[in-house]
Amino acid sequence: MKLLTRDTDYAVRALLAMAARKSMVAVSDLVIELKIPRPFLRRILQRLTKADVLGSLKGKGGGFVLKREPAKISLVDLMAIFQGPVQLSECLFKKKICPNRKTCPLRSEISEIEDFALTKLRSITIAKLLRK
Amino acid sequence: MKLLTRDTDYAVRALLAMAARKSMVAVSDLVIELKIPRPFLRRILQRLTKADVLGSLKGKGGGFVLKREPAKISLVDLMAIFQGPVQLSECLFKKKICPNRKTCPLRSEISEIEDFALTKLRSITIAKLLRK
DNA sequence: AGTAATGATACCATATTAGTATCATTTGTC
DNA sequence: GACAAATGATACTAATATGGTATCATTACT
Ligand code: FES
Ligand code: FES
Repeated sequence: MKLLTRDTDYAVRALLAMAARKSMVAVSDLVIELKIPRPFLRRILQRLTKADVLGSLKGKGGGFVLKREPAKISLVDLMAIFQGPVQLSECLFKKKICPNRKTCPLRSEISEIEDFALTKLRSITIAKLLRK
Repeated sequence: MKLLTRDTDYAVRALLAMAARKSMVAVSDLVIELKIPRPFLRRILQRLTKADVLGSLKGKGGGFVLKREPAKISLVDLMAIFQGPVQLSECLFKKKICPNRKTCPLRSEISEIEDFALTKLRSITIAKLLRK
Protein backbone atom coordinates (compact mmCIF):
# COMPACT_ATOMS: atom_id res chain seq x y z
CA MET A 1 0.00 0.00 0.00
CA LYS A 2 1.45 3.29 -1.03
CA LEU A 3 1.33 5.91 1.65
CA LEU A 4 2.43 8.85 -0.46
CA THR A 5 1.43 9.60 -4.00
CA ARG A 6 3.93 11.04 -6.42
CA ASP A 7 2.57 14.57 -6.21
CA THR A 8 3.18 14.55 -2.51
CA ASP A 9 6.65 13.16 -2.98
CA TYR A 10 7.54 15.82 -5.53
CA ALA A 11 5.99 18.52 -3.39
CA VAL A 12 8.27 17.58 -0.51
CA ARG A 13 11.34 17.70 -2.70
CA ALA A 14 10.37 21.03 -4.19
CA LEU A 15 9.65 22.51 -0.79
CA LEU A 16 12.98 21.30 0.52
CA ALA A 17 14.74 22.98 -2.38
CA MET A 18 12.82 26.16 -1.82
CA ALA A 19 13.35 26.17 1.91
CA ALA A 20 17.07 25.93 1.30
CA ARG A 21 17.06 29.01 -0.92
CA LYS A 22 14.51 31.21 0.79
CA SER A 23 14.15 33.50 -2.23
CA MET A 24 11.81 33.56 -5.19
CA VAL A 25 12.49 30.72 -7.59
CA ALA A 26 11.21 30.17 -11.09
CA VAL A 27 9.98 26.74 -12.12
CA SER A 28 12.69 26.55 -14.76
CA ASP A 29 15.36 26.58 -12.06
CA LEU A 30 13.65 23.95 -9.97
CA VAL A 31 13.19 21.71 -12.97
CA ILE A 32 16.93 21.65 -13.53
CA GLU A 33 17.60 20.95 -9.87
CA LEU A 34 14.91 18.36 -9.26
CA LYS A 35 14.54 16.72 -12.64
CA ILE A 36 10.78 16.63 -12.36
CA PRO A 37 8.78 17.04 -15.60
CA ARG A 38 8.19 20.73 -15.93
CA PRO A 39 4.41 20.99 -16.49
CA PHE A 40 3.84 18.49 -13.72
CA LEU A 41 5.94 20.44 -11.28
CA ARG A 42 4.18 23.61 -12.32
CA ARG A 43 0.81 22.17 -11.46
CA ILE A 44 2.09 20.99 -8.12
CA LEU A 45 3.47 24.39 -7.20
CA GLN A 46 0.23 26.00 -8.26
CA ARG A 47 -1.73 23.75 -5.96
CA LEU A 48 0.65 24.57 -3.13
CA THR A 49 0.08 28.22 -3.85
CA LYS A 50 -3.68 27.81 -3.68
CA ALA A 51 -3.20 26.04 -0.39
CA ASP A 52 -1.25 29.04 0.83
CA VAL A 53 1.92 27.11 1.40
CA LEU A 54 3.65 29.05 -1.33
CA GLY A 55 3.34 32.59 -2.55
CA SER A 56 3.73 33.40 -6.22
CA LEU A 57 4.59 36.31 -8.43
CA LYS A 58 3.56 36.49 -12.04
CA GLY A 59 5.42 38.10 -14.86
CA LYS A 60 9.05 38.46 -15.69
CA GLY A 61 11.33 37.69 -12.78
CA GLY A 62 8.43 36.05 -11.01
CA GLY A 63 8.23 32.62 -9.45
CA PHE A 64 7.33 30.94 -6.19
CA VAL A 65 8.41 31.51 -2.59
CA LEU A 66 7.81 29.67 0.61
CA LYS A 67 5.05 31.44 2.46
CA ARG A 68 4.64 29.19 5.47
CA GLU A 69 7.38 28.30 7.95
CA PRO A 70 9.09 25.02 7.12
CA ALA A 71 8.39 23.85 10.65
CA LYS A 72 4.71 24.31 9.99
CA ILE A 73 4.54 22.24 6.84
CA SER A 74 4.05 18.61 7.73
CA LEU A 75 3.46 15.48 5.73
CA VAL A 76 -0.19 15.35 6.74
CA ASP A 77 -0.67 18.81 5.35
CA LEU A 78 0.80 17.82 2.02
CA MET A 79 -1.05 14.54 1.94
CA ALA A 80 -4.26 16.41 2.61
CA ILE A 81 -3.57 18.78 -0.27
CA PHE A 82 -2.68 16.15 -2.85
CA GLN A 83 -4.42 13.02 -1.66
CA GLY A 84 -7.33 14.27 0.33
CA PRO A 85 -7.56 14.20 4.13
CA VAL A 86 -5.88 11.30 5.85
CA GLN A 87 -8.72 9.29 7.26
CA LEU A 88 -8.39 5.58 7.62
CA SER A 89 -11.37 5.21 9.86
CA GLU A 90 -14.04 5.35 7.21
CA CYS A 91 -16.35 2.46 7.94
CA LEU A 92 -14.51 -0.49 6.50
CA PHE A 93 -17.45 -2.61 5.64
CA LYS A 94 -20.10 -0.19 4.58
CA LYS A 95 -22.58 -1.07 7.29
CA LYS A 96 -22.98 -4.68 6.22
CA ILE A 97 -21.07 -6.15 9.07
CA CYS A 98 -21.24 -3.87 12.04
CA PRO A 99 -24.84 -2.94 12.75
CA ASN A 100 -24.06 0.29 14.51
CA ARG A 101 -20.91 2.27 14.45
CA LYS A 102 -21.02 3.45 18.00
CA THR A 103 -20.27 0.10 19.54
CA CYS A 104 -18.09 -1.23 16.74
CA PRO A 105 -14.88 -2.73 18.10
CA LEU A 106 -13.34 -2.52 14.67
CA ARG A 107 -13.77 1.17 14.49
CA SER A 108 -11.99 1.72 17.73
CA GLU A 109 -8.99 -0.27 16.58
CA ILE A 110 -8.88 1.50 13.26
CA SER A 111 -9.26 4.85 14.95
CA GLU A 112 -6.26 4.07 17.08
CA ILE A 113 -4.25 3.29 13.98
CA GLU A 114 -5.35 6.53 12.43
CA ASP A 115 -4.53 8.59 15.49
CA PHE A 116 -1.12 7.05 15.76
CA ALA A 117 -0.37 7.59 12.09
CA LEU A 118 -1.60 11.17 12.18
CA THR A 119 0.61 12.03 15.12
CA LYS A 120 3.66 10.57 13.46
CA LEU A 121 2.97 12.15 10.11
CA ARG A 122 2.35 15.49 11.71
CA SER A 123 5.73 15.33 13.34
CA ILE A 124 7.50 15.02 10.01
CA THR A 125 7.94 18.55 8.74
CA ILE A 126 9.93 20.21 5.99
CA ALA A 127 12.10 21.80 8.68
CA LYS A 128 12.87 18.41 10.15
CA LEU A 129 13.72 16.92 6.79
CA LEU A 130 15.89 19.91 5.99
CA ARG A 131 18.15 19.26 8.94
CA LYS A 132 20.18 16.69 7.08
CA MET B 1 -6.98 6.63 1.68
CA LYS B 2 -8.73 3.34 1.46
CA LEU B 3 -7.38 0.74 3.81
CA LEU B 4 -9.30 -2.22 2.45
CA THR B 5 -10.05 -2.96 -1.16
CA ARG B 6 -13.37 -4.44 -2.16
CA ASP B 7 -12.01 -7.95 -2.61
CA THR B 8 -10.86 -7.92 0.98
CA ASP B 9 -14.17 -6.57 2.13
CA TYR B 10 -16.12 -9.25 0.27
CA ALA B 11 -13.71 -11.93 1.47
CA VAL B 12 -14.44 -10.99 5.07
CA ARG B 13 -18.16 -11.16 4.54
CA ALA B 14 -17.93 -14.48 2.77
CA LEU B 15 -15.73 -15.93 5.46
CA LEU B 16 -18.10 -14.75 8.15
CA ALA B 17 -20.99 -16.45 6.39
CA MET B 18 -18.98 -19.62 6.01
CA ALA B 19 -17.73 -19.60 9.56
CA ALA B 20 -21.32 -19.40 10.73
CA ARG B 21 -22.30 -22.51 8.76
CA LYS B 22 -19.21 -24.65 9.11
CA SER B 23 -20.23 -26.97 6.27
CA MET B 24 -19.51 -27.05 2.56
CA VAL B 25 -21.26 -24.23 0.72
CA ALA B 26 -21.72 -23.69 -2.98
CA VAL B 27 -21.14 -20.27 -4.45
CA SER B 28 -24.78 -20.12 -5.55
CA ASP B 29 -25.90 -20.15 -1.94
CA LEU B 30 -23.46 -17.48 -0.87
CA VAL B 31 -24.46 -15.27 -3.76
CA ILE B 32 -28.02 -15.23 -2.53
CA GLU B 33 -26.95 -14.50 1.03
CA LEU B 34 -24.31 -11.89 0.32
CA LYS B 35 -25.56 -10.29 -2.86
CA ILE B 36 -22.10 -10.17 -4.34
CA PRO B 37 -21.81 -10.58 -8.13
CA ARG B 38 -21.36 -14.28 -8.68
CA PRO B 39 -18.28 -14.48 -10.92
CA PHE B 40 -16.53 -11.96 -8.72
CA LEU B 41 -17.26 -13.91 -5.58
CA ARG B 42 -16.13 -17.06 -7.30
CA ARG B 43 -12.77 -15.57 -8.09
CA ILE B 44 -12.39 -14.38 -4.54
CA LEU B 45 -13.15 -17.79 -3.10
CA GLN B 46 -10.74 -19.38 -5.52
CA ARG B 47 -7.98 -17.07 -4.37
CA LEU B 48 -8.79 -17.90 -0.77
CA THR B 49 -8.55 -21.56 -1.68
CA LYS B 50 -5.15 -21.10 -3.24
CA ALA B 51 -4.09 -19.32 -0.10
CA ASP B 52 -5.23 -22.33 1.87
CA VAL B 53 -7.80 -20.41 3.85
CA LEU B 54 -10.57 -22.41 2.22
CA GLY B 55 -10.79 -25.94 0.99
CA SER B 56 -12.79 -26.82 -2.09
CA LEU B 57 -14.52 -29.75 -3.66
CA LYS B 58 -15.25 -29.97 -7.34
CA GLY B 59 -18.18 -31.61 -8.98
CA LYS B 60 -21.80 -32.04 -8.06
CA GLY B 61 -22.47 -31.26 -4.43
CA GLY B 62 -19.13 -29.55 -4.20
CA GLY B 63 -18.29 -26.10 -2.88
CA PHE B 64 -16.03 -24.38 -0.41
CA VAL B 65 -15.33 -24.92 3.28
CA LEU B 66 -13.36 -23.06 5.86
CA LYS B 67 -10.04 -24.77 6.24
CA ARG B 68 -8.32 -22.52 8.72
CA GLU B 69 -9.62 -21.65 12.17
CA PRO B 70 -11.57 -18.38 12.23
CA ALA B 71 -9.34 -17.18 15.04
CA LYS B 72 -6.37 -17.62 12.76
CA ILE B 73 -7.69 -15.57 9.89
CA SER B 74 -6.89 -11.94 10.45
CA LEU B 75 -7.30 -8.81 8.41
CA VAL B 76 -3.59 -8.65 7.64
CA ASP B 77 -3.79 -12.12 6.17
CA LEU B 78 -6.62 -11.15 3.90
CA MET B 79 -5.07 -7.85 2.97
CA ALA B 80 -1.89 -9.69 2.09
CA ILE B 81 -3.80 -12.05 -0.17
CA PHE B 82 -5.81 -9.44 -2.02
CA GLN B 83 -3.75 -6.30 -1.77
CA GLY B 84 -0.23 -7.51 -1.36
CA PRO B 85 1.71 -7.48 1.90
CA VAL B 86 1.00 -4.60 4.25
CA GLN B 87 4.17 -2.60 4.21
CA LEU B 88 4.05 1.11 4.63
CA SER B 89 7.72 1.46 5.29
CA GLU B 90 8.88 1.30 1.70
CA CYS B 91 11.25 4.20 1.28
CA LEU B 92 8.91 7.12 0.82
CA PHE B 93 11.12 9.22 -1.33
CA LYS B 94 12.97 6.76 -3.51
CA LYS B 95 16.42 7.61 -2.19
CA LYS B 96 16.36 11.19 -3.37
CA ILE B 97 16.01 12.72 0.03
CA CYS B 98 17.53 10.47 2.59
CA PRO B 99 21.02 9.52 1.56
CA ASN B 100 21.16 6.30 3.49
CA ARG B 101 18.31 4.33 4.89
CA LYS B 102 20.03 3.17 8.01
CA THR B 103 20.08 6.52 9.70
CA CYS B 104 16.87 7.84 8.21
CA PRO B 105 14.68 9.40 10.90
CA LEU B 106 11.72 9.17 8.59
CA ARG B 107 12.01 5.45 8.26
CA SER B 108 11.91 4.95 11.97
CA GLU B 109 8.73 6.96 12.30
CA ILE B 110 7.10 5.17 9.42
CA SER B 111 8.19 1.82 10.75
CA GLU B 112 6.50 2.63 14.01
CA ILE B 113 3.29 3.40 12.17
CA GLU B 114 3.57 0.15 10.30
CA ASP B 115 4.24 -1.91 13.42
CA PHE B 116 1.33 -0.36 15.19
CA ALA B 117 -1.01 -0.93 12.28
CA LEU B 118 0.14 -4.50 11.81
CA THR B 119 -0.47 -5.35 15.44
CA LYS B 120 -3.95 -3.89 15.37
CA LEU B 121 -4.89 -5.48 12.07
CA ARG B 122 -3.57 -8.83 13.21
CA SER B 123 -5.83 -8.66 16.21
CA ILE B 124 -8.93 -8.38 14.07
CA THR B 125 -9.88 -11.91 13.14
CA ILE B 126 -12.87 -13.59 11.61
CA ALA B 127 -13.56 -15.18 14.96
CA LYS B 128 -13.60 -11.80 16.64
CA LEU B 129 -15.92 -10.34 14.04
CA LEU B 130 -18.17 -13.34 14.32
CA ARG B 131 -18.85 -12.70 17.99
CA LYS B 132 -21.52 -10.15 17.31
C1' DA C 1 -23.72 -40.08 -19.96
C1' DG C 2 -25.32 -36.04 -17.83
C1' DT C 3 -25.20 -32.40 -14.67
C1' DA C 4 -23.51 -29.47 -11.19
C1' DA C 5 -19.93 -27.84 -9.15
C1' DT C 6 -14.85 -25.60 -9.03
C1' DG C 7 -10.06 -24.36 -11.70
C1' DA C 8 -7.90 -21.48 -14.74
C1' DT C 9 -7.58 -17.67 -17.47
C1' DA C 10 -8.56 -14.11 -20.47
C1' DC C 11 -11.20 -10.29 -21.07
C1' DC C 12 -13.79 -5.67 -20.44
C1' DA C 13 -15.14 -1.34 -17.63
C1' DT C 14 -14.24 2.19 -14.53
C1' DA C 15 -11.45 5.05 -11.47
C1' DT C 16 -7.28 6.92 -10.04
C1' DT C 17 -2.79 8.44 -10.83
C1' DA C 18 0.76 10.38 -13.76
C1' DG C 19 1.90 13.47 -17.09
C1' DT C 20 1.08 16.91 -21.23
C1' DA C 21 -0.62 20.86 -23.81
C1' DT C 22 -2.60 25.27 -24.40
C1' DC C 23 -4.11 29.72 -23.82
C1' DA C 24 -5.03 33.59 -20.83
C1' DT C 25 -3.10 36.92 -17.55
C1' DT C 26 0.31 39.50 -15.18
C1' DT C 27 4.65 42.10 -14.78
C1' DG C 28 9.29 43.77 -15.59
C1' DT C 29 12.26 45.89 -19.24
C1' DC C 30 13.40 48.39 -23.22
C1' DG D 1 3.42 50.48 -25.64
C1' DA D 2 5.55 46.18 -27.35
C1' DC D 3 7.79 42.23 -26.00
C1' DA D 4 9.31 38.61 -23.21
C1' DA D 5 9.07 35.85 -19.19
C1' DA D 6 6.78 34.28 -15.76
C1' DT D 7 2.28 32.13 -13.34
C1' DG D 8 -3.16 30.98 -13.53
C1' DA D 9 -6.49 28.07 -15.23
C1' DT D 10 -8.06 24.23 -17.44
C1' DA D 11 -8.59 20.59 -20.49
C1' DC D 12 -6.62 16.69 -22.35
C1' DT D 13 -3.99 12.04 -22.88
C1' DA D 14 -1.56 7.83 -21.02
C1' DA D 15 -0.70 4.35 -17.74
C1' DT D 16 -1.99 1.65 -13.96
C1' DA D 17 -5.03 -0.34 -10.48
C1' DT D 18 -9.41 -1.77 -9.27
C1' DG D 19 -13.87 -3.80 -10.06
C1' DG D 20 -16.34 -6.95 -12.61
C1' DT D 21 -17.55 -10.47 -16.61
C1' DA D 22 -17.21 -14.48 -19.66
C1' DT D 23 -15.63 -18.86 -21.12
C1' DC D 24 -13.96 -23.28 -21.29
C1' DA D 25 -11.69 -27.08 -19.03
C1' DT D 26 -11.86 -30.36 -15.22
C1' DT D 27 -13.79 -33.03 -11.59
C1' DA D 28 -17.22 -35.80 -9.20
C1' DC D 29 -21.65 -37.34 -7.91
C1' DT D 30 -25.87 -39.73 -9.70
S1 FES E 1 -16.97 -1.91 10.39
FE1 FES E 1 -18.33 -0.28 9.93
S2 FES E 1 -19.18 0.21 11.89
FE2 FES E 1 -17.88 -1.46 12.29
S1 FES F 1 12.96 8.52 3.12
FE1 FES F 1 13.95 6.85 2.13
S2 FES F 1 15.55 6.35 3.45
FE2 FES F 1 14.65 8.10 4.39
